[in-house]
Amino acid sequence: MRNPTPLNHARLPTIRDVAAAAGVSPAAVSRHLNRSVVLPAETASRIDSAVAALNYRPNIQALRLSRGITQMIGVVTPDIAYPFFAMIASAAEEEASRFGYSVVICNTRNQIERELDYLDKLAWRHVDGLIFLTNHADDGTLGKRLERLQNVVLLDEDVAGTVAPKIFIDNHMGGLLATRHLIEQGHRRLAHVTGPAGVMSVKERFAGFRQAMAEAGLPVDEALVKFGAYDEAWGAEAFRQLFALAERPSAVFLASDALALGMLAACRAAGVAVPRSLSLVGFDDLPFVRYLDPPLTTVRQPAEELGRCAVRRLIETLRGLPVPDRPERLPVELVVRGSVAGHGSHPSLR
Amino acid sequence: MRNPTPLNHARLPTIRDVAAAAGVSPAAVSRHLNRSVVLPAETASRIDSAVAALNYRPNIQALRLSRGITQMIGVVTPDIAYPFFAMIASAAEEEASRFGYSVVICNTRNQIERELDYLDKLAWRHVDGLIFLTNHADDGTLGKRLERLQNVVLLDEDVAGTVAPKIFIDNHMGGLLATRHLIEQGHRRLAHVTGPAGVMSVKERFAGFRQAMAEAGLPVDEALVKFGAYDEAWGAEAFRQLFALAERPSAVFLASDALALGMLAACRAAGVAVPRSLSLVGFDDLPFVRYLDPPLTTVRQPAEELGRCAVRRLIETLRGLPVPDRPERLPVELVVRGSVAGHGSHPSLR
DNA sequence: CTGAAAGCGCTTACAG
DNA sequence: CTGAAAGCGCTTACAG
Repeated sequence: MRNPTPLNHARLPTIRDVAAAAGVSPAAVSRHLNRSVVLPAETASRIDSAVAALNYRPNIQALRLSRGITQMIGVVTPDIAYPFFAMIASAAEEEASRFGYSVVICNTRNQIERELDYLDKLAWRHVDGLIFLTNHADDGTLGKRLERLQNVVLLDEDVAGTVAPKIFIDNHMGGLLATRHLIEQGHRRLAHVTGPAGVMSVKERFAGFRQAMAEAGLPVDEALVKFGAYDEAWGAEAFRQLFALAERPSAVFLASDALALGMLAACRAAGVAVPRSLSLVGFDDLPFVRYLDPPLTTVRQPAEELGRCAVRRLIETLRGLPVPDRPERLPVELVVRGSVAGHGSHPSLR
Repeated sequence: MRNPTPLNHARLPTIRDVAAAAGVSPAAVSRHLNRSVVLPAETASRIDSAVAALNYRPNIQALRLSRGITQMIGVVTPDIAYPFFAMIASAAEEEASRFGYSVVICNTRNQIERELDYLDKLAWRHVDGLIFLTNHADDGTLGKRLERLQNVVLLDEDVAGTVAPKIFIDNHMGGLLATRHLIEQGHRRLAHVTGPAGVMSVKERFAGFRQAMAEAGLPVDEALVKFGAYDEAWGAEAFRQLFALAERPSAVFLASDALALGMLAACRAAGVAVPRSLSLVGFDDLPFVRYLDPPLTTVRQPAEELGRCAVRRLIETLRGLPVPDRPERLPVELVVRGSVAGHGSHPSLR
């Protein structure tokens, strides 16, 4: 009746072997190993010796079945190869491992079907919880599915109407800082190129942009605000559209570094000098943007901190702490490098 | 005796519930679901209906315990946030998921203790297999541990003396292509900046470098070959050392893009124009190096293909296929961009 | 062919 | 305090 050992596995010692070697019951070994009881020193050391001698380690599948937990969490992102998500996942793994959790990769390519697949995996207990990062607006599908699920923390982007722990950044402040910086450098005609309309981060960064413009008494020209996607292709395309305008902007605030990359490439192709002819501010601070030419001025998202924070919050949730009534907001920081030039009548003009 | 459901979990339907609803035994349900038997159509459809009605899915922990397999593989890398490893992991996840495997992140920070920890996890069956990528020379510790382990495939870098499936790239050809390209562009005084001496990839890329030099009848000046590490810091430091020389090189072949990044930054800081005063060829082709200024000429490693290939090979191993007697070698490709200029007496000089 | 039962290796409520 | 036993939810060798 014993299953043939699959995968050519050698038989590993079990808790019964340890018990036999130590002359106690399996229950005693279990309790001692889990510290749910304090045994007489002599007995305890007999067990410890047996464990060491046999090189025993509890079978994790058995543990999981009997305890009903997996000690695993999933990190759901569009693609773990994108540096921002990779940094989050890496930091999440590090933090998770200190709590004894493993993290499994859940790539969605930003497809809702795959997002739902991973939510199913949570429902079927393949993992204890999920750190969920989506990059598209929800038509209600996600929200409805999330309603019946516990143990997911929403990271970086909201799913409207969902009750869950949420870790976001201060998008509004990011938009404000980027735009103020441009204005301080003397720019007056500003464009904003951003991701899909309807997504929280897009709305909030745009709100920051508008506030900075309002503070400076500057009008927001609708023709200079380009909603689309967070990717390189849209950055390049947006450049073409802006470049075709009669009155071109002298600077643009881009809501992601990928957008900035795309626009930078398009600028080069068109022979437009950055920052002399066009100033750019990005968003994210991907690790390599300081090596670009010019080094990119951008708004830094604390990727590692986001990952760590999400793991801590998730583990608290798993331990039964109530869902906080408002999102946690991590601070954002303007990193001034070389992609913004002084412009126009501003005193700091060069 | 029933455990209290942890994590506030609702009770999920079990195979007994399905069996009861369909009026058959749990064994029948199990066999039908695993297609290990063909039931009369009428019975089969009763079971299918019960599964659908109850929204039943087998408990994966129970499956794992009874079958002794986890359907999970680990991807062991120094840090999944480094783009090259991130791309490998991402492609590995995609390929693994089509075979029903999940992939768990195993970051080692290039520390042998953490590498051994993950090998332990394999030994304790936390995963079925490991894709193992290390970046340092082994003093024998790793090799000895690996000896007793099955189901690990070595990726990108060797651990000397180990019997295991191995997926490498054609490092020698990479060194050859990079160096030939430099020579063809008229360079004669070439430097080579590379990773830690003793590591397979370092040795092989260097051998390619030497072969190209020999082909051209050029001597290899030991003072221009810099072993160290694969990272940015070493690229910058190597530049300083090279720059301090009386007879400086006109071009350098760097064994990673990270090295090239570090050297590029150091060049800028020193006011050395690339490629006019110094030509650079990197290795890896990280996704963003085409956005550098100048766009980096580099040797492309097929990162995604490496990840996919490693997964396929691992799954074959899990299915009992024998270990191939020689490493699989994936081809490499020179990507010519803008970081190499013509030089000296060569006809193509500009 | 089909089901009852034993087994995978733990945990823990219960009884002594 | 300690152990025997039942249970977690599957799979599968065995018997009918």
